[in-house]
Amino acid sequence: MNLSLPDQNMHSSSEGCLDDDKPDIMLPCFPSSPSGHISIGASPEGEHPMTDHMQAKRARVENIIRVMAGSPNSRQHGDSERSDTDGKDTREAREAYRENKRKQRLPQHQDHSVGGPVSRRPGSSSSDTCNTKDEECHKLKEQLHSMQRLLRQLQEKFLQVYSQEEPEHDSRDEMEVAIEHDTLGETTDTYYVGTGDDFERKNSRVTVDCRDRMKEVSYVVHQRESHNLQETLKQELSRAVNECVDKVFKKVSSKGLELSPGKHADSTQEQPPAGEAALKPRSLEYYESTEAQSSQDQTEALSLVVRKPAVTPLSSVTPSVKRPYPVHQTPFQFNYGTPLHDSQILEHLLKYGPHSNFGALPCMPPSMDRTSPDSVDLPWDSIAMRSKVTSMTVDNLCLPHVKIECGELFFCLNVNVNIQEGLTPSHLKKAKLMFFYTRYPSSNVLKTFFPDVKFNRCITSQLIKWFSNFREFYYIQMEKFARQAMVDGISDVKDITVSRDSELFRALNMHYNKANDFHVPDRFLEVAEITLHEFYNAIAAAKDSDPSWKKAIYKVICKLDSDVPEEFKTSSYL
DNA sequence: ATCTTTCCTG
DNA sequence: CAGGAAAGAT
Repeated sequence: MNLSLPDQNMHSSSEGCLDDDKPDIMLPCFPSSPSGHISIGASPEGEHPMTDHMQAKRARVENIIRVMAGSPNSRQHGDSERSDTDGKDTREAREAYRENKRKQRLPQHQDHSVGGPVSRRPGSSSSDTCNTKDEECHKLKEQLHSMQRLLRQLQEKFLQVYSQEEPEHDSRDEMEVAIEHDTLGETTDTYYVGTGDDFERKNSRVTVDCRDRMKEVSYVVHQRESHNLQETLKQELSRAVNECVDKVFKKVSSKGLELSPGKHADSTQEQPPAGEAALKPRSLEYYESTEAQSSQDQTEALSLVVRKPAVTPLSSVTPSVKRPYPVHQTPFQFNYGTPLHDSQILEHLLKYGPHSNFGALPCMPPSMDRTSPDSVDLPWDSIAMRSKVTSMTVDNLCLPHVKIECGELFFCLNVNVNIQEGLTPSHLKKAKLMFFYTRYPSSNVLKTFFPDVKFNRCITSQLIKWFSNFREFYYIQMEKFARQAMVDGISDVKDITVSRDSELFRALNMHYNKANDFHVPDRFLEVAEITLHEFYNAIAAAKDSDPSWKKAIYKVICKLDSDVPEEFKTSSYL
C-alpha cells in the first residue's frame, strides 16, 4: 500500500470550523477545492432520483446478479460473514442474538459533506493542446480497440453460457467463428446462418449492432481530429459501451430473466441462508421456473432474495465452487485522479467477475472453504458472464442519462458489483485509516466509503461501534498524555505539541496504522494537538471533577472532522 | 419512544 | 473490539 494522500485534502484551518455551532453540519474549509464538498458518487442508494420503475428494475437485476453468481455472501446475517480472526466460535450465535434483539433503525443523521473534492483537473490550458490532443486521440483509439476486443470476449463468454445451458445447440463454435471473422475484419452478414435458433440470431444481431457501433466510433476517431475530439470521442465511446451492453442485457432478459415486479419490502429482513449450493451454476430456466412457482414466498426485496437450494435440486455439474474469484487476486487499484477507462472496467469484470473485490480482500467468512482456490476459475466463468452482463446493465439503468465520466461509471459499477456482507479485517483497517480524517463519521459517510458492503442495521451498528471504540482509545490517550503533561510540570499549553515524533502520535499511529504504511495527514496531528490542549486546559482548570467534563471537549473535536479522500471509496487498503 | 454515544467490562 | 447498560439527544 502506498497511500500517501496530499494534505491539502484536509482542512487547513480549524478555527473557521470551530465557530460553527452546528456539529451536525460540517462546513469544510477547503482552500483548494472549488468543487467543494459535493460528492459526485454520492451514496449508493437513494440520492439519484430514480423512478419506481427504475428502482424495481434495479432491484430485480441486483437479485439476478446475486442469485446467478451464488454469492458467498448470500447467507443470512451479515455479521456471520465477518472474517473472524480471533476464532471465537460463539460470535455468530451472539450476533444472531444481538440482531434479533436490536430494534433500532439505522442512524440517518449528520450527513456532513460526504466525500471530498474530486480532483478532476480542468485540463491543461492552451499551450500544449496539440500534443495533448494527439495523446488523447491516441489513447482513445487504444481504448476503442481495447473495447472492441473486450466486446468480443464478452460475446464469447456470453455464448459460452448459453451453449452450456443449451448443449443441444452447439452455438458456441458458430459464434467463435463469427468472432474470428470479426477479428479478421471480415464484415459479414452471415453471422446467423446456421442453426436458425432465434436467440442466436438475436445475439448475432447484437454482435453486428455493437460492432457497427464500434465502427461508428472508429469512423469518428479517424475523421475528427479537431479540437472537440476529446469530448466527442469520450461520448461516442461511452455511448457505444452502454448501447452494446444494454443490448446484450436485453437479450438476457428476453431469454428468461423476466421477473415478476419487485415487491419491495423491508430490505433489512432476514434472508434464507443460501448454503453452498447457491454457488452452483443455474440455468436461466431454473430462475424462470422457480420464479413462477414460488413467487408467493418472495416477500422480500428482490435484491435480497436468495433462493433456497432445497427448492429445486441443482445441477451437479460443478460440485463445489466456493469462491467466484481468485483468493490471491490482486486488488484492483483505482484512482480517481486518473479516470478509469470503460475498457478497464470491462476488463476487470471479465477477469474477476462482478463480485470480485476491487477493494478489500480477503472477504471470505471463515466458514467458507478457502482450500480450493483452483476451483474458482472454471465454473465461475460461465456464471460470471451472466452476472457481468446484468451488472453492467444495472449501471446502465442507474445512469440512463449516460453520464460518461469513467470515474462515476466505475463507482456505480463498484457499488453494484462488489457487494459484501459482513465486515472484514480489511474493512477494519480502512476504517482505522479513515479515523485519521473523521472521528465522527455519519452513517451516510460510512455507506459512501464502504460501497462494497451491503449495509443492514447490524453492519451499520458495527461500523459505528468501531468508530466509537476508536474515539474511546483516542480520548483515553489524550487524557493520559494531558495528565502526564501536568505531572511533567508543563505550565503553558503552547509547550504541548504533537509531532510525528511524539510519543502520543506513536501510540495513536500504532493503534490506527499499525503497519505504518499509511501517511497520516498533518491535519490529524493538528487535531490531536488541539485535543490534547483541550484536555490539558480542562484538567488544569479542574474541570475534570465534573462527571461530564469531557463532553465539552467532544463537542469541540467533533467539529474538526475532515472529508475523507475519494480514494477511500475504492482503493484497496490491504 | 427511538436512536446515538459513552462508559464499563471482558 | 464486542456486548451491554445507561445517559444523552431528538
